[in-house]
Amino acid sequence: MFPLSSAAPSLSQQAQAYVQGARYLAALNPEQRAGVETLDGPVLVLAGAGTGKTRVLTTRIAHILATGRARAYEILAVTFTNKAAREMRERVEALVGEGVEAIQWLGTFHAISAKILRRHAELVGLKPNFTILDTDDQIRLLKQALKAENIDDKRWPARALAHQIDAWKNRGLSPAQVPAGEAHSFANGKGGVLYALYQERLKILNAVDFGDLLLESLRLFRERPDVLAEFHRRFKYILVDEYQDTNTAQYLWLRLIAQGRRNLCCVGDDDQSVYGWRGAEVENILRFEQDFPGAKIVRLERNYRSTGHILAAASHLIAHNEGRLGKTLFTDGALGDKPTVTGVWDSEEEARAVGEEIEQLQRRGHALEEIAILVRASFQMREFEERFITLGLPYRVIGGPRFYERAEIRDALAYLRCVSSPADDLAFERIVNTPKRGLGDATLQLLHEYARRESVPLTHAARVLTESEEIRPKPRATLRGFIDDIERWRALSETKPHHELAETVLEESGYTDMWREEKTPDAAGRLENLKELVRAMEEFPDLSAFLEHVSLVMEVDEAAGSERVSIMTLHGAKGLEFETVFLPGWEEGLFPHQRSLDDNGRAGLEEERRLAYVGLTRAKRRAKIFFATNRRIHGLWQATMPSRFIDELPAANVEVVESASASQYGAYGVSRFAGLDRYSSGYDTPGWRRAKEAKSQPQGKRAAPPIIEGRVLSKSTASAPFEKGARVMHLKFGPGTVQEVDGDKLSVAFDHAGTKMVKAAFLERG
DNA sequence: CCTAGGCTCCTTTTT
DNA sequence: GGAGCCTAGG
Repeated sequence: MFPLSSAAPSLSQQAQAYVQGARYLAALNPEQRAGVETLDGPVLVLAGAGTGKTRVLTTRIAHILATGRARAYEILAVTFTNKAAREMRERVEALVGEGVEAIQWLGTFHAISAKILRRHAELVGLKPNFTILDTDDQIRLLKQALKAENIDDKRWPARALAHQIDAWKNRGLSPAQVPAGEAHSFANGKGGVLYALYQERLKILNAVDFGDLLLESLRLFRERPDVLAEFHRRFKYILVDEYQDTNTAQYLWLRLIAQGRRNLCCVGDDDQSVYGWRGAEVENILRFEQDFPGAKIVRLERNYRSTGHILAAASHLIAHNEGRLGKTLFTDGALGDKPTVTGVWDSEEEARAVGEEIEQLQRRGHALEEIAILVRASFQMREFEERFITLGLPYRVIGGPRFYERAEIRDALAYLRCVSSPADDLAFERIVNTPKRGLGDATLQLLHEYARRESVPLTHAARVLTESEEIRPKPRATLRGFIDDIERWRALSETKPHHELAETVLEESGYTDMWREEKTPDAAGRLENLKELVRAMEEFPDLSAFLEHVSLVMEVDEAAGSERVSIMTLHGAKGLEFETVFLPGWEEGLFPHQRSLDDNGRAGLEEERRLAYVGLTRAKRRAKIFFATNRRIHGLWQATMPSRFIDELPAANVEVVESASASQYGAYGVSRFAGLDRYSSGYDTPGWRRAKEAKSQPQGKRAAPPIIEGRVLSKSTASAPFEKGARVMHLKFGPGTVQEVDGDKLSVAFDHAGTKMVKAAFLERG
């Protein structure tokens, strides 16, 4: 991070730091230094956006180590994401030098809880090798529970129950602790029963879900003071990142574990709390002083990231929230460019305008790596992607489906789980008929009945039933073959290295063949992913170490480095920074999102506003806000109004600009800053009239024909025949050359979008 | 047992 | 508009 201003610590302070032999302190400003050096007792570091919070955390750890206050294994450092944990570890190592003993207890809440539970599993009724289930397994298990209770899963979907149970777990509530009223809220009073049933089932499977990692270790702390005391003795210093994101369970967990020596340092920013919808309680950070009497509060308000106007705009916006701890960010740096606000006709023009501005920046020598488009909801991404493909502009979508969430990877893992633990019913169910073996519901039903009756795992039931006459001969033989395979693989796992075993299993089970035979375009990619999985396994000593990694560290390394524009959600952008940030879709209903307002009222609105604040403060030098007056929502074109957040920006620090593409194509851009307050009164603008016309059209149809590169693609010109080699233009894919002609279908090699089959009606000579 | 077609939902996302 | 999920029919 480059300070925009001259270094804040005074010369004498810097010199002092060197005298003490603590070189790392010299780089800090006085507030950061207080955050590092206030080691005794509870400390809350309120770190505004871009004020160097990670630096404080990492330097604090280095300082504790350097002063000999604690050894590396006596420090507990908790983060929310694996990414944050990794970054913290790397930066601490850079400060103290590698080779120093690793900080064992640095990790996510979940990873650390898992580590604690593996050590004391028996005390909470688990075996140390318990399985950690992900959302997918969780849902399937709940579906079974619903079925067992004869509940219509149409009316009461398993997904909704999963959310409810998660919400209870986030609040630290076991089935017995759920308030009666809430327990009855699901499925006409069955909610509590289902929760209890689900927990029972987990115990039988020797499994926990993510919420349980926290909840069970919390229970352990509560029920076993001796165990808790052991952790009190061990952890001399505790650090927590992103404290504003803690949920109640995490808060209770922390409070218990920090009770010992009370050397707790929490770092966070109440203005960046954007995870309320998954259980985060801003109140935790607001209440810190009451929770930890005698706590010192350190405020980091000197911003090293953004230029003045951006900071002013963000600060003014967030000031509309009530119930803040209150910080005033400032910078000694230049005022820089004002954030811009641009109105466009619709989302298509928005993508076009953003694309054009990016090309302009590119021409002026700006790095694409330093440009990001931050959207509220992921459906907004597609339009930008399409536009960028047309332009041949390299981009990267961040936060797509994660590697370990892909079906082929989960299937492969299910095979391995089956081999490594015979009792893993969920894994068995997942792959028993993948690839298709002719073992359908009917057979599985028989296995389930037997397994339930005898309280044995499904594989065991399968073994027994293949010896009886209960299953018809054909599936019986298949089933026997299959469990023989599993047992053979299990025997093999004694001798074969685990990654070779994985290869064998995937080959012999016919799983890789299944994809090889599949003709869909993504089959090749899936096979690639499977290879990548086997490669990744080599880095782990054994199968169980790998499976632990997979269940807790579900992510892929982003292929960073290459020159690309980033497209991501505002949530995903938290903690990142870019020279230029595009903020499209600032419209009522989308941002703030209607659902947020409907479900959570004022609190929802404030969280949305914090999200806007997060978005603006990602920008180092340029923030560009857009709103469209028409957007397709659920397939219907709707007229939209600019976001109230636009009107909450300080006019003095914001500039209204016309859309780059509007001037070219005669489209339409407007805002109250343009002088006419068109939106709060009257609705009589060309755009509004067109919006009304568009609305009265049959659904989904635009009034105007599609425009590309300033030309109208009309049917008459488009249907003229094309010959091989002709240069053509396509609405979505841009320019290309005709390769093959087959009636009205053409194979076209597009300059930027590869070769595709397209209809002649969508092409124009180019 | 498998597949096609109909129905429903649609914010954000980590572990 | 479209993905995913379930049901009905082959």
